[in-house]
Amino acid sequence: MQRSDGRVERGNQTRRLVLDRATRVASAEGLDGLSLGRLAGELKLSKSGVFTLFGSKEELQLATVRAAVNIYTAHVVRPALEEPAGLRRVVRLYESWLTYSRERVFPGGCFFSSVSAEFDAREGRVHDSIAQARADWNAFVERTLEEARQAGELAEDTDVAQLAFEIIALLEASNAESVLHGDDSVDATPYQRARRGIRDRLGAAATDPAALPTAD
Amino acid sequence: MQRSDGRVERGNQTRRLVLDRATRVASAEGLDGLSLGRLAGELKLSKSGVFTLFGSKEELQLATVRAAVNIYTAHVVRPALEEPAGLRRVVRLYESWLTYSRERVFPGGCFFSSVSAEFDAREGRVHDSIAQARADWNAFVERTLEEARQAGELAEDTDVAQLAFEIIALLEASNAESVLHGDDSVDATPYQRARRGIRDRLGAAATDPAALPTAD
DNA sequence: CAACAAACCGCACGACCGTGCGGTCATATT
DNA sequence: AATATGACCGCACGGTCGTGCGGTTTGTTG
Repeated sequence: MQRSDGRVERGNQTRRLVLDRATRVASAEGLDGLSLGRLAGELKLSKSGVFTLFGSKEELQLATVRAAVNIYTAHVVRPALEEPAGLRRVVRLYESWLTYSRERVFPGGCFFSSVSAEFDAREGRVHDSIAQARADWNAFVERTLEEARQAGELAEDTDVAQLAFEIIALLEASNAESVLHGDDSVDATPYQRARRGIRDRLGAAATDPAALPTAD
Repeated sequence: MQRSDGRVERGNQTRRLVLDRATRVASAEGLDGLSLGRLAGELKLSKSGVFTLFGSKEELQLATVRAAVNIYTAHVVRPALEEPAGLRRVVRLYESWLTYSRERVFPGGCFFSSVSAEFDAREGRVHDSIAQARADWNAFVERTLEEARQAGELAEDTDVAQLAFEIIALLEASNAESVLHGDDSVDATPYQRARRGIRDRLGAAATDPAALPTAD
């Protein structure tokens, strides 16, 4: 079993190329908006060539979700893990999320906000993989908050699950409003509203609100 | 110009029939998931008959959004207007919304949460009509809060726009989570989380938190 | 070197899509 | 009574979709 397999490597590279485009398209037009013919056309491949790489449209959608998870992790989760556990990490986490949405890592805004709404009322493997990704994200936010609580930086009686729910709600609302309306809003952008709401919440739960870290 | 026009009346009735089905389908599968052929088949009409009633697919989508606005108004806005302006109306408003989502007035959860995510990154008349509906809803929430503030039931320095943003964020988050996962969650449903978050927010802003009305 | 397999492509299939033409029938208008 | 109009239907069009067959190229393996 050699390390370098030219065929497999070439295939993987094409797969990456296709999936990179697929995540971008899906964030703006949905996973149903993906079509093999369109992807192939834009990337100057044949439709059947793309089909061969994934085997079915559903497999393409599942691979697209997995690819989006990786991008999400790189832009949101990993920066937070660079901070020490505790309030500093919490702040870095939501700030990374706001940056991820505002800078349009996916042109349609948060990938998971888009595809969750698209598949929430359906059944099947695609729905399940999206739901799993969201559950993982929710669990990560809760764990990050729980670490801050156990470090004594959040009040001991803080309802971590409730706090996570509210933080995620504010983040997603800012994304939704920013994408739906243009970038025009100059004074109080939805991102500032989300940040203010989250900091109010953290300030109320923190044992030492004055020590709440600021971004960067 | 006579009152009873058999043709027009018959047409309006069929239009209502189609739009009723269309709002339901679109809430679960999106406005793109609507197809003339499918609607016609389910309602035992001909595809071209449905087409005639609306003239184009885009007109059907626009009419579907208008129909959804009416249903939304009837289930969320009108109940709130039965209460006197002030905190009572605010409470009735978000409680009506929670009921509207939980009882699945639209089988796919809140119609506007679904189609906003679908059309947020697109352009055109459908996007614009959805954005307008959301702006109207946001303005109504703000006005309802502003009335409570001017009645002296919310602190004078309450940032009404910020509060509206946070309330809407919590409502939509509960809808999203409830639809994405089943109805299974027994203990702390997303709707309870949203209610608790909103009441905390209102309690912090109210001049007399102890007098915060309970639902019904 | 032979045998195999993965990465493609060209091409065609059946299904469904939105649209529109031509016609029928019931109802308004004059 | 004559005419115009709106609500339909049957049918067909051009297009796109996912899928799959058959074949070529190219790299891997025994």
